Amino acid sequence: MIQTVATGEKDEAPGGIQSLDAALKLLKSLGEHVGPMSLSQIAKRCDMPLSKAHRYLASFLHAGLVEQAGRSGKYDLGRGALLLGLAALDRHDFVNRAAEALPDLCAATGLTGLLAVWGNTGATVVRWERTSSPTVTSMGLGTTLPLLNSATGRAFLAWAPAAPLEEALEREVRRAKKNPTLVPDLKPTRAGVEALRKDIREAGYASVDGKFIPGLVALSSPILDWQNEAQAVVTLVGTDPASTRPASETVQRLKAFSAQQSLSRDL
Amino acid sequence: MIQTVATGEKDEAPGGIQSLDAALKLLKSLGEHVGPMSLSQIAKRCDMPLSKAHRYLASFLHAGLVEQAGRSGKYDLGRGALLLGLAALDRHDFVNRAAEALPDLCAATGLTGLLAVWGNTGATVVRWERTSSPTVTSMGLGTTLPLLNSATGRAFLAWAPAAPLEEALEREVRRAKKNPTLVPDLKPTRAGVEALRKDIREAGYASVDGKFIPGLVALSSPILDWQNEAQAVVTLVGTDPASTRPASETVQRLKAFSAQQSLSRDL
DNA sequence: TCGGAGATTGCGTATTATGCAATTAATTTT
DNA sequence: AAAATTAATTGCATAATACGCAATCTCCGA
Repeated sequence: MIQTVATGEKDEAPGGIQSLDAALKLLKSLGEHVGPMSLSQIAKRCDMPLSKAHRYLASFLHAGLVEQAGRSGKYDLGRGALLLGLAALDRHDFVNRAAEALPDLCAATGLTGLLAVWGNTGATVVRWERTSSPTVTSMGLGTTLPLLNSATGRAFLAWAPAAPLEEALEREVRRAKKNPTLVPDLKPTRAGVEALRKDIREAGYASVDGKFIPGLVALSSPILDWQNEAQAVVTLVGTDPASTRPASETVQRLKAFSAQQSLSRDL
Repeated sequence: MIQTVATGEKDEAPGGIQSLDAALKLLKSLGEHVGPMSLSQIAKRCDMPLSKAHRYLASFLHAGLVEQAGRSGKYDLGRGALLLGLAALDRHDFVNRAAEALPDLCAATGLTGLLAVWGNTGATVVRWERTSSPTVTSMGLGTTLPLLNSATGRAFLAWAPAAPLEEALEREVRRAKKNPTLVPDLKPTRAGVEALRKDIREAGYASVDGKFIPGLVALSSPILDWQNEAQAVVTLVGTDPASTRPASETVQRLKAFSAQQSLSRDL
């Protein structure tokens, strides 16, 4: 056959380049998988011969998008991918707009603030504005937060499109079933999750007290796009449980911030 | 000609795929350029025919790595690129990376090296790489170092975000006022600290001679993250005061290490 | 309504990716 | 420690695929 214009089988790029599509599938696999992968893993996962995968990886390697650990080591995303992501971060203006306003919010509330987007692996911290008070260590750009027992994750649960969350949700619900003390205020069932979603949406913000890190409280509110789906989530971290009350000034400020940053009018 | 194995002209990926190399050049262009680009811009910049560039973009578009604004609009990095970058970030543990490279630095300089992060209590040693020479110290993992009279502490002072340091800084300034001989090269005032900060940043590294432990000298340089804030600090410890000279080979190696480990903006 | 600049697409051809299989490197077993 | 097994890398002939030209289409401004 000569130049398949449109194989009806799978979703193909119209007018795209087949080899590049294959290559990107490979790259995406690396991104979705946690941790490095061996050549055989990659090849199997993308359903291509080893030699093919190997050659693609050689090109990615050369471009710095992929690195391989040591001699004959596993393959993983490289610094180039990171830089590319940072460049992309610069363009997405919802991130920048929110990040610019974040210091004011932190100053006004006296709390540490962070901004997260939904990445392949989960809620991912993208900006982090510190104040002197509670230095939450070991958190930085790229830290991922759990879906069910962090305020940030819960905000995504309530406002993000369901599909991308499915995998993580299933994983965490299963974990919650085994160890119910992790998420005390949730029945680890489909219905329980749905109830939680509803509660959060009605409140307009998500919060946890000591669930994620004992002694810390957190409040989260979404930044919505034109479809009322969460593009990002803003979170304030503090130590005072009183600040999670719906009427507290902190909550009011957070909700105002979230509304102002969102594209849609209604919250 | 059949299958150019190695065109002597430019740097090509050995065993890679030519079309993918071209595609990645295109992607890199998008990453380096600030703001969206038109098809013609991209094609010119990458020195390829418009149709070629267009087809590549179609594939990138389909994969979500690139988005185009509106109808027939400019092209720019998309959400996929962001997710990829965040995934890369997830694995890019700076501390571990630096720790891996630390032995080489120590071997090259013949000095003892350490890696510290800013913990709740202060600058905390997390890695400790000894060489044969002078292991006179009784320091180990978990040791916290003073802010003002250790090279490590000073590097944090110069490059870490100010807020988390406040407490420790105030404590140490008070102590220095009582006992000025501890920190002979500092006026124990706000202004004095600020001057020190500035000096260190300009030099690109911090150093102390006998201030902390008599007879030992130390050099420190930060590992910066995307916000140009210190995520960690590398320190070399030795006995030769000459090695603290700005032009010394030791300083050069340290600065090179620090630059290499830091996350720089340029692609 | 027309004209022009830029973006998109058809098509034949030649370059290039492909997959098999051989080779080399690393790892485990006897 | 040597052999056997598994995984990674590379040559090569072939056929599929990307290339570039040029025609077409779309969007804006006159």
